[in-house]
Amino acid sequence: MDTEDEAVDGVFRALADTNRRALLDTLFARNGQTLSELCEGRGMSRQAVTKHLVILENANLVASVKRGREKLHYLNPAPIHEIGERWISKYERTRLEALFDLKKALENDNE
Amino acid sequence: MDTEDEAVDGVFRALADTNRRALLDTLFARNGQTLSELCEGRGMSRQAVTKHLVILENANLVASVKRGREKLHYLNPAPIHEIGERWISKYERTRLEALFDLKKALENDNE
DNA sequence: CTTATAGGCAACCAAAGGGTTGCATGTCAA
DNA sequence: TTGACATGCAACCCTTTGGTTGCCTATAAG
Repeated sequence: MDTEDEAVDGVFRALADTNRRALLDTLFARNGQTLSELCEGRGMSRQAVTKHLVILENANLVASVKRGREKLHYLNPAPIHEIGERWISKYERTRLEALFDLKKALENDNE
Repeated sequence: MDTEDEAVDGVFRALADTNRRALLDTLFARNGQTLSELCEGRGMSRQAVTKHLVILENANLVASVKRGREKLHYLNPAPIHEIGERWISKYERTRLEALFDLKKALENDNE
C-alpha cells in the first residue's frame, strides 16, 4: 500500500539521525519524560530537541500528552517492530545465500 | 565501541532514502547486477544512481567487483542483520510494556 | 498578583543531500 | 585502430535538514 510505504519511509528517515535514536534510547531507559528532561545532557537547544521530537512523533515513534504546563513523551515501539517484521526479516530469509554470492564474487575478483 | 556506532549510523543513513532501499530490493531480486542494469527503470541519471551506490557501499550494504568494463554489485545483508540484532531486538524486548505505558498515558489524557 | 518555569512559534542560517550536465577514461568488438 | 559502450570524476544547483536566536503564551508557585 502507498500510505504504508510512506509510513515506512518516515520511520527510516526519523531513525537516520543519531540524536533522534539517542532520544528513543532515553525514553527506552525511562518512559514518559518531559521535554526539559529530554533536553538534559544533549548539547543542543530546547528548540532543536523539540524539532527532533516532532519528527519522531510524525513517524509515530513517540506519542506525547500534556500534563499541566509540561509535555510527557512516550516511546511507541510499534513502528520499529514493523520495520523488523516487514523489512529486515525479508533480507534475513536469504541472508546466507546472499553472503555466499558475495563471497564467491570477491573470490573470483582475486583470480 | 565508537567505530561500531559510526557504522550503525552509516547504515541507518543509507537506509533513510527510498531510492537506496529500492536499489537494495533490486539486488535482492537478482544479485550481481551491473551499474547500467541498476539504472534501468529508475527515473534518474546514471550518476545519481552511482552516488546512491557509493553510499550503500560505504555503509557496507553493497560490495562491487569489476569485470572488464562493467561493475557488478552484490548485496551484503550483514549490516541489515546487525541492525535487527543489535538495535531493533532491543526495543522488541520491552515492546509490550512500552505499549502499555503508552496506552495508559493516552487514557489518562482523556480524563 | 507577580514571577519563575515549561513549552510553542517563527525567522534565519550554514551545511548536507540528491540531483544534474559535461567531459574523461578504459575496455570490448568489428 | 576505430567506434561504441560502461563507467568515473568534477563542477554546479536547488532543496532539505539540523541548528540557532528571539519572542510569545500558559501554568505553577510565592
